[in-house]
Amino acid sequence: MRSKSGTNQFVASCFLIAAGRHRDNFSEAMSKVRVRVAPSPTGDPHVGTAYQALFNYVFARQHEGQFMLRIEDTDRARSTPQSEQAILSSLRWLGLQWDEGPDVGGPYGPYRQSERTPIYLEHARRLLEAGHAYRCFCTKERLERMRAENRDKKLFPGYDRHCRSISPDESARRAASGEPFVLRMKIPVSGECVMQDLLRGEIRKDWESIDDQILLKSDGFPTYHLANVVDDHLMEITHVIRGEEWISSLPKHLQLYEYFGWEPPVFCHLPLLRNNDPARSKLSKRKNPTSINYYRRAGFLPEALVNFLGLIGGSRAEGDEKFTLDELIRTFRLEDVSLGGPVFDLQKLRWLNGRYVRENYDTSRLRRALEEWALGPEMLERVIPLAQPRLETLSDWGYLTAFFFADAVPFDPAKLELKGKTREDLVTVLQLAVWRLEQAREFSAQGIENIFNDLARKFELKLRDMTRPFYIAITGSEASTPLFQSMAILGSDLVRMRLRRALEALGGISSKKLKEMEKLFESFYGPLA
RNA sequence: GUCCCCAUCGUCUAGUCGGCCUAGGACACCGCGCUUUCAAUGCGGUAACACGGGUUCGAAUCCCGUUGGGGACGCCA
Repeated sequence: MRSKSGTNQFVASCFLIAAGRHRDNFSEAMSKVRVRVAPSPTGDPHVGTAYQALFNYVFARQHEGQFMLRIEDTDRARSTPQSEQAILSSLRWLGLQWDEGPDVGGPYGPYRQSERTPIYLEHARRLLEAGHAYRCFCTKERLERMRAENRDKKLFPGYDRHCRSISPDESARRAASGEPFVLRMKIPVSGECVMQDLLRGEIRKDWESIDDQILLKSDGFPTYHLANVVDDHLMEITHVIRGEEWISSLPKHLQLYEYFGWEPPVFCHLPLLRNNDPARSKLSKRKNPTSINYYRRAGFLPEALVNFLGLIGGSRAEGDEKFTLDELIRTFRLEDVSLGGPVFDLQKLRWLNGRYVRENYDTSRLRRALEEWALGPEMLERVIPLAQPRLETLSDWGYLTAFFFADAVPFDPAKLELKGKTREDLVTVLQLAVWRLEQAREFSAQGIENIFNDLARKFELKLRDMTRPFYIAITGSEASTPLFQSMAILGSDLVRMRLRRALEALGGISSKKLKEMEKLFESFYGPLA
């Protein structure tokens, strides 16, 4: 249970201006509020990112501070420019415009971590020379073995500091001889780390339970921990408002601030969005649409989505649950955010969205919104060539193309079948297709066709037999416009959502079955990122 | 498993330093009204302080424990 008085005291010391007091003394300091959202461009733009961005944005606006966007693309294997683009455009769609970022620039750039490598190397060097970090030459195999053993013995599974005792001379010699290494930070071996969280007050954690974090990977790129601390300091971030999942690595971050001799920012860890399942686990794409693009393509309005995200944070504008961003900026109180992780409740989002549609749009404005969504010339000109050969009258258009302009489509589950195969087989084919489609960087008809051809070959199916259930799931019908082109027009998010619904209609997937399918997938295509 | 975080209706929450709470609102659900249908809308209803100990004249509100849930334990972020 959060200690209200303790928290309030702490909050008071940080936010006197927010309460409108002591303006004379502190307005100068408070005008320097600088916050950031720091997404990793490794996939679809996530609603969790929007959630974090929203709170940072609102907090910055309240204090007349700066809100910046920093791209954390230090994972070279998984970061893609497409993903970065998608994140930028989806946050912009939501109206959460940043003051500094990779696209708009700013005085603290570059804002893309992959362009800041020399900065991290320099800071890593400083830690190494000061004896706060050391080279680790352990192989992946050794680490895996060690972790597995310790886990079996129910011991702390962290790194055993095998290389911490190597002398600086030997370390330098081995590095010079070309032996691969990573850089690890020295974590205190005893004592307690005392942290302050804006929402929770004091948090304590034994240093014993924390291992020597890798700061520099063997590819020479920093890990999140190093890059994030260095950047937050150099970019003069005053408040780190981020997800709860980071609490457990806060000690590492604080220790880095200390090693560098820097003043740490105020930390505020927000609860994670949850799935709408009995377990209420962290919002995941397996169980929920998590991509902002899904909501956009499914016909949600950006102002409704933003309103909804603000609403479930539990810090809402006074009165009505429907409020604008400006109203949220006026009444929001960061320190009042609810600590229980909110379930992302689609039903309530739909209701709220409906209110915006009914209350904020007149006929012509709604017509424009529909055009912008999917009824514009660009979209229609993509659909028309597919429909034309199948039209006898113009009015055939309605039923033939309805699935392009829908979120979910109704279908008969009994028709979901794979010729000569079991239901289990069909589930496997659908799930592997979902995974392959997720990996596709460009969702083009040709790319989709390649994926399907390949899957058909792997499963020894005729393409036309394999695609049949996909027609049902995606278009709701056995007879429709061509599958791959239709999928490309529908877009990755709607396609995957419909396939997920089909999987549910087939009875869902047990975790055992899921494991089997992962194995099969990896035997075909390698690691499932 | 270990550590950390969290805990009010099915869901989102109100509950501002303990009394005005026989716990309020919203979504969802159910019923009734309005209506050519549906939706919208109006009215009404079902529904929660996880459990056990304290502290106190008095606890949803403070403390401890239990249980439950989540997160972390990566050369991912």
